Amino acid sequence: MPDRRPFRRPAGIFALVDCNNFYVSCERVFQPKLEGVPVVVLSNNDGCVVARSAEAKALGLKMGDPYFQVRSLLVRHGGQAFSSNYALYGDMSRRVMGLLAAEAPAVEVYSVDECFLDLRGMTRWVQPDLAALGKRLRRRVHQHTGIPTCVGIAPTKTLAKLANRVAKKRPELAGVCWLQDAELRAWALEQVPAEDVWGVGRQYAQKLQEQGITTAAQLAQVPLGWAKQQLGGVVGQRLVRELQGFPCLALGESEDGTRQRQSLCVSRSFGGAVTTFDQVWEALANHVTRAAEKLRAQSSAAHLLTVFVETSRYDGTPPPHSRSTVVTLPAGTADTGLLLAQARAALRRIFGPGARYVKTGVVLGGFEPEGQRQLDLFSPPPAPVSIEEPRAAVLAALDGLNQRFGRGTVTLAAALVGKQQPPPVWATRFERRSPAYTSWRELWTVSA
DNA sequence: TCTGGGGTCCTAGGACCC
DNA sequence: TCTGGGGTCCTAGGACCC
Repeated sequence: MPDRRPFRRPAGIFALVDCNNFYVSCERVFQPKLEGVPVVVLSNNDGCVVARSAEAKALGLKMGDPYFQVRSLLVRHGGQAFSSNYALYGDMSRRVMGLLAAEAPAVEVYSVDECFLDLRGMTRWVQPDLAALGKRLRRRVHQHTGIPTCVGIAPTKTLAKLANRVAKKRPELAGVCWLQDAELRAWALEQVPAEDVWGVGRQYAQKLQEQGITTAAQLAQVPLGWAKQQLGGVVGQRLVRELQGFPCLALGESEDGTRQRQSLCVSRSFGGAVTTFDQVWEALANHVTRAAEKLRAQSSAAHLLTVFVETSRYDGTPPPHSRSTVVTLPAGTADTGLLLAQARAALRRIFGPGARYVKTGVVLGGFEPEGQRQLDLFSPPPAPVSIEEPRAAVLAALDGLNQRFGRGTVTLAAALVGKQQPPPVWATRFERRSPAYTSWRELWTVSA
């Protein structure tokens, strides 16, 4: 059936605003003495490098490097490492996103440090020169938060990402790259290696390499059939079309800029190897409790619960290093108690004595709005409500207390671990964490 | 000694149904 | 002897993202 629509889909204009080395920038806002010094931020357990300042990158530190392998290099150059401070980064992120949301008709908060803006219509009514708009966004965010950003503007999301990268790499652009016409787009595509295109990971990069495709410009010209076959089906086709300037990806649907989750996961590596059921269960019970809180916070109920455990991939034991099991919950629920009971039974099924576990976690999925049952034509009795009334009141009170007085203040006995001293072996370590500068609990003290 | 924690989307293949 | 074809649902797993 030929496409008989009388008009073409309106051309898109997307901006991608990306905070430079976000975690490092957050630390620097509150410790200006860190400017010019190599700085890295570490993952949980101070395991891997997850953010690097320009100086740290110049030392050759890579994303994901195990900290114990690069520590001496960093120290030798007067560098500093910080544990992740999610409270601080989350708060700074909300401030940045709030500022951006006020500047565009629609936004999609893509990650903690990136935001897509839909700029359609802006050229006509608000700001014909989008490069000037980009500059204003950068200035505003920096003025109000101290966080440096770069802005890429283009007809598709993939090109906006690409433009953002060019803006970062070429100082003469002063942090803003607007791919205004075909000529500029062709130029930008030449600047970026194929492996750095959004949607090209390690596997695809190698396939492209084998075909002699090394630049984004070449990638934009591969036959769509080949892209479909070799780059993940429709995903690969979309990728190529987007590079050609045909928008295939819309702004994520959301009212407040945050996307509706389809699943949520709480998992942590242990601080040390764990071998007993009780220890794994203590950790898992904590994760389940937290997951149920997240679920209630978004007013959802879950139909699927997955529990998994992992053993070390680095100690020479043969794979598999992961076992998991899925429980289908007959009625969607957000009740911590029910989820704990199901999770414990599930853990029993996959736990094996003798293994050295390094991680456990829970995934909740199959969401429906809480208290709103899907019609089930085959079970005559009315479906039970997801959380019975008195129970819901208890859980709401619990969430309220924990929100007010700090996570883990009140918990169900089934997940009781308390603030043990010394902390249990499974507890995550944060040995190099900076204060949560933006929290009332950790306000600065100034001494005369 | 020490190797993160979240997510997304898509495909393939099997079970099952009519 | 001859043994369809199309659909759905589910799960596992792969690829990607930050």
